[in-house]
Amino acid sequence: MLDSKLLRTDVETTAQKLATRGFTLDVDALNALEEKRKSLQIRTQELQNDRNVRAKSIGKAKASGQDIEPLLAEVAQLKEDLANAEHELKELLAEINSIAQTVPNIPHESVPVGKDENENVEISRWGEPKEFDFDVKDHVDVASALGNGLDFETATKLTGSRFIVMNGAIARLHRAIAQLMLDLHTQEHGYQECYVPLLVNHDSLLGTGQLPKFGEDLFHTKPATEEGQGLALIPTAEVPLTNIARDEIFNESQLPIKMTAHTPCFRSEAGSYGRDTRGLIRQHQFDKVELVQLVEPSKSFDALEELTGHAEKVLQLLNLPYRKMLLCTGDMGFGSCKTYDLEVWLPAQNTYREISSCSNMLDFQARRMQARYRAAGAKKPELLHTLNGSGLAIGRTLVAILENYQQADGSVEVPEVLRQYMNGLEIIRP
RNA sequence: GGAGAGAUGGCCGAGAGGCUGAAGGCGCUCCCCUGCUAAGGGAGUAUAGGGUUUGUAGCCCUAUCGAGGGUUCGAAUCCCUCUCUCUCCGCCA
Repeated sequence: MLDSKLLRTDVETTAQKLATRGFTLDVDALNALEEKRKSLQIRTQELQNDRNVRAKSIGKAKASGQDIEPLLAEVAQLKEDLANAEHELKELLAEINSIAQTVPNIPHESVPVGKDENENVEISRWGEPKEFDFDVKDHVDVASALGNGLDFETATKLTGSRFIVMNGAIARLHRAIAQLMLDLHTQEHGYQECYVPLLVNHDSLLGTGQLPKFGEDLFHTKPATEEGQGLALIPTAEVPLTNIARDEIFNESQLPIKMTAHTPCFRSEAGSYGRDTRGLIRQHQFDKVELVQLVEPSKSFDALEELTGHAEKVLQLLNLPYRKMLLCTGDMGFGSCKTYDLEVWLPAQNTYREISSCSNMLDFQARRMQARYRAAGAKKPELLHTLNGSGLAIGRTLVAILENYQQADGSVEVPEVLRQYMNGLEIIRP
């Protein structure tokens, strides 16, 4: 959520910036609501004050034994007016809030203006795509040449499309990848390992910005009722990890807080029916090691570089060629003000595919969550800044390894850094 | 799942329709006293929103005692719903 002061006092500039990411802010409607809010709030508060003053005088009159009947008569109309005003104000605030909740973050000035992924800017490349002197197979064929390590048919029987059953060495490789990442981030990069719920409530989803706008991307397990909140499976560990800070006030000395978790992620993939239907690239359930940082506002852009570097390190250790993309305004996620995507080389597709997305959300999520910190010596707590990134998506890393490490005889070499997690196994053979 | 108890400021803990934004204690901050790692005295110490204003100063107002609704001129206090915590029983990985 944006600072309401921006929407109140500087709507024009805000609207212009938002337009670069393809979002149209209805300035006139917002201004009109704001006008109304102001006068209504003033009136409501005056009436409340009036009520308080009169109630007190009635109390005093009663205590001193006076007749209060005339005083009560005076108050009757006030009571009704106040109830009306309060009701009206409440509705209006709800309306303004529901609009504010759907406004995306403002892109940082360093973000290139563009309408879609074609206008993202390549920042750097690492590694050389390997030359193969045989016909490269994609990961599905690599796996099936090895046995039934990736069993799509059984997963379809058990659940449906876009799920996977993994077996044997492939399943173990999948686990090894997660182990490597967690060990790297906790031992070398200073993240605290966390185990978190995979089901989260409505407030958490509002906090990180999945709701109210993107509910159709989620798997809901329990409908929200009049009173109780619904629960949904997490689409990313960003949701539980970041919401740890919801309604908290940290001391400056506690920052930065760096957390990592390995979790499954669940996405309904609504609206992507025809895309990446083959293989592991786009699944309803996939594992990911997530990185989250909570930092002081002045340090969030440095932290973004650092966090992205942590994700890159995984690719470097695995010796997987990748490129780093700076997303343009039109391709960024809802809450982000600046995002780097890491794209790994997939020889079978002869292209780079997204394997990590690292974003600085600024205070956008923190404001929704009321996640704050108190600077040393400062009286008032301030919103902190939140960042998150994949470090990395495990399923896609598995894909990249199977494809980049395949050999002419159909076997797959185990990347050296993973062998310690594979009981020393060097080659996966049929 | 059954029965009961509870939710108050950074923490502990009073309060049981009006004078309570909230006693008291602890903690913390500042000042004073004290020549020694102790003790004592004083002051301050929630958050959000609005108005006024050149002002992130001051002043004024409003809201907030788990959340939401209700009763009342007036609710931390009474009623209803929900959420969470604790105790006992049952069940269970």
